[in-house]
Amino acid sequence: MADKKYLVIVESPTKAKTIRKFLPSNYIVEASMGHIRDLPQSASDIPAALKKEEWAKLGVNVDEDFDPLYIVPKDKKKIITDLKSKMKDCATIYLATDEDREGESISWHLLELLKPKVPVKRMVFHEITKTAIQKALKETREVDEKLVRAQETRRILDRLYGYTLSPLIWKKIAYGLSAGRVQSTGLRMIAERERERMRFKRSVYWDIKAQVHPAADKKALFDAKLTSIKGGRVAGGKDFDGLTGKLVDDKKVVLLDEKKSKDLAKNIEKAEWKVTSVEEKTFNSKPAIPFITSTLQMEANRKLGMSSKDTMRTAQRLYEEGLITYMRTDSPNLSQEAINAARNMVVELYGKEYLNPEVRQYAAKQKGAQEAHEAIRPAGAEFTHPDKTGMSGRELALYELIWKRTMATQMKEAEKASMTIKIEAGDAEFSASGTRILFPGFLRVYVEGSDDPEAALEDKEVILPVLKKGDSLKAATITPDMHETKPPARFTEASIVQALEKEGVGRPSTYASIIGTILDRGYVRKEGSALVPTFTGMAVIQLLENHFEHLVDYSFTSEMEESLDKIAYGEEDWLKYLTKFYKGKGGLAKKVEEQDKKIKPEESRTIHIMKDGKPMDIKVGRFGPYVVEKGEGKEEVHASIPEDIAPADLDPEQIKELLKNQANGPTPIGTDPKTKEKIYCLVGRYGAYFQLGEVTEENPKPKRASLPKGKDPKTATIEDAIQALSLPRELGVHPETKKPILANNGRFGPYVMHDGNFRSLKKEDDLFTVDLKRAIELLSEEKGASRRGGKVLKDFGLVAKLKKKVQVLDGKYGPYIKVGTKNITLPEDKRDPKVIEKMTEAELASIVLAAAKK
DNA sequence: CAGTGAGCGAGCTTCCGCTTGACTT
Repeated sequence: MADKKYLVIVESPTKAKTIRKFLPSNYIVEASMGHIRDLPQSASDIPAALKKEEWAKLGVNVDEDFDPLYIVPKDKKKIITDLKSKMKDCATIYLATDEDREGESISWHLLELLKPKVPVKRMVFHEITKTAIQKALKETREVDEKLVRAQETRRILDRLYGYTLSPLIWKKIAYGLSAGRVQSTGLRMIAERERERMRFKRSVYWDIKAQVHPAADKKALFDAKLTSIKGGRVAGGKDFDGLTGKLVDDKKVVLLDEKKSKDLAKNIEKAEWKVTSVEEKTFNSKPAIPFITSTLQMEANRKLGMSSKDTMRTAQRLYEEGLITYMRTDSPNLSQEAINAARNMVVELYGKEYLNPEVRQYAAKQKGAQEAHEAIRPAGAEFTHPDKTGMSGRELALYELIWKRTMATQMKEAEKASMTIKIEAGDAEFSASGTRILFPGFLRVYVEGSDDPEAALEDKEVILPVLKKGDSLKAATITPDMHETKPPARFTEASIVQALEKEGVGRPSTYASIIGTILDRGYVRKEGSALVPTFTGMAVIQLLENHFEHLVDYSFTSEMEESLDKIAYGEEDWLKYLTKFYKGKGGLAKKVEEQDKKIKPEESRTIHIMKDGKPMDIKVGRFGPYVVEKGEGKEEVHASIPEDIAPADLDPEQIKELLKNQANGPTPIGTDPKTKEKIYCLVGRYGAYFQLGEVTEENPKPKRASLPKGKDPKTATIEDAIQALSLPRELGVHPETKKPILANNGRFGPYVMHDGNFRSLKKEDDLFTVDLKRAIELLSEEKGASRRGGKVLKDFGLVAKLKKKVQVLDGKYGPYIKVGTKNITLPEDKRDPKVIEKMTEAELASIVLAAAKK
């Protein structure tokens, strides 16, 4: 039976390629390219017959046990057809997707879509080696329906969460925004950090730095720091409370200011400096655990300055080249093959003394997590040395990082010695510390990076001279030193991924895109590598926190995961879980409905922040954030806040300045070369406009012009303004009437006008180049001829029952009824031209009345 | 928060998590 064929389906082409090597040639291995079916992505994916259903937009029939509507996306249709045709000659089908929730779901969807008539077996393996795969072929099982339901529950919950909250945000804050279980959690972390920075009170403290050396050896200089005075410890950054800016316990410590530290520095100049104690301790440090997606992104960011997206793209290349294992994983597990490869290479390159006597193994930290993947490491049973990869640039750098980290895991611990020397100088006590590396161990290849540059220095050696108690010292320099406490640092791409991962939010495949989403929505912007929330972001998270606190609780996802695990084990019912989440008194549907009534858009666009103990309100509007000042009896003054100001960096003085400038009139963007008058770019009720000169007694109506469509008021230049203000443009006179023809920019875009007649310019016309000939041509066209609509299909005249003139017209969206000035779309079954032809007045009236009821 | 002329009914936007390769610049 050697000619029998078998079909094996995995998710990725690379995995397919690898497996193929371990199977006989009558096994066809194909890839599904990830998920092959999903809820509809946009309204255009929803079949016309279902569009009318109330639940259609959700893609989940919430009234029929949350029945999901699954669609095969366009780019996956070909894959399914291919798989179907390949399946035909096969005796058995093996579904070999990952053994986790999503992988099991892919297998189930394949089963549902392919409907194979031959036996289908679910095959799973955790390591791509010949033995593992052949074992897996023999030990197959059925698709685990419970695990599939757990995935489906997760999918439906995320859809309901996102698709009910997002529309509420459109209504209350701004169109096109979004909320989601993952993105909103990320946004909340970033916003919370910003609030900590807002509340933070800076404190200043002083200490003294000295360079000292043994009395007999001028060259052996080392740094020492003041630690206490008359037995009282000198206050450092950690002694201050960030919220109050005050010392946590002022009885315990001595706070130095500028004067005190300078006085002290002078006093101890002539004092006798003497070693009072020398202490040495040895300690070992362990290598970092193997890379998983989140830690790889973090390290590549710290050490190579790569963004999460760059890292993933580069890793993908390395993966495709066969240099590393799969880059989307949450398991730090190393296979036996990897451990052997690393250990052999350590011995080969560094010698036996660098090899850790015991094998270091690593397990996933999450409970109940199936280990579908292993850590990110150099691929194969023999690692490729970085010099032999043929790679260069960022690819090489990233590979080297992965290689080193993996090598380090099997190397000996580093042995270090730390030395602390205490020094007495009059009333003051100084301290110096040093570190020596006794045996580098894994440090030969790898030092883990840090977000804190000061901490990174700890890995450096600081060698102190050999000293003993009672030795006499000399101070070469004594420098009073000012310090200030720092607010908690903003998140970076790397640290937010780490923080999300710690809460179990998001997956390796999505870490990079989470940041993309909140950047795209304009919730966060990047300032260098720091993620800074915008005022829009602050407004959105404020709304969610105030009205849907439970949903943006950091533990929401982990609680969900717990339930999903129970669903997968058969300990919890998925329908009950979703019903509780969405329906009933405390359910999401009801909650959104209630809050919709409660939330005032004006209020939700106002961000309340505290600055130096004083409340400050910032509003977000169509043209960005602004502040409002209500003067007594005077008009409200609005002032825009520059976009690059972070919420925590708002300075009340600066706000005052902005408001003052706004009250005194705006800043011109330039001067008109002809009239020498100043030109302004202002924002009015109908959008942004240019203004030539100021409003004065003599000139109450200065010349104004709208910005051309699509022009951003922030980037508008003086040239744009001069051109816009040059309008209307006279094209010439009409040959018949001798009246002028003008071109201008209006409410509905550019147009030409002659003798009270207006025509819009077409797409191909340009306001500043359109000529007389073209204008006459446009003006000669029937008004509204450019529109497809307006054609009368049937004229009923005055309909007695409705007391209005009624027509059936053919428009942009198909036939519709025009009742007086109101328009009604014809129902689905009445849109046929023949049906319209035969339509009676009574029939028409009933359609109109039915529509009026709605 | 200003001034400059029509009519157009309706649907659209949004979530999270799997995965490439085909597009363009």
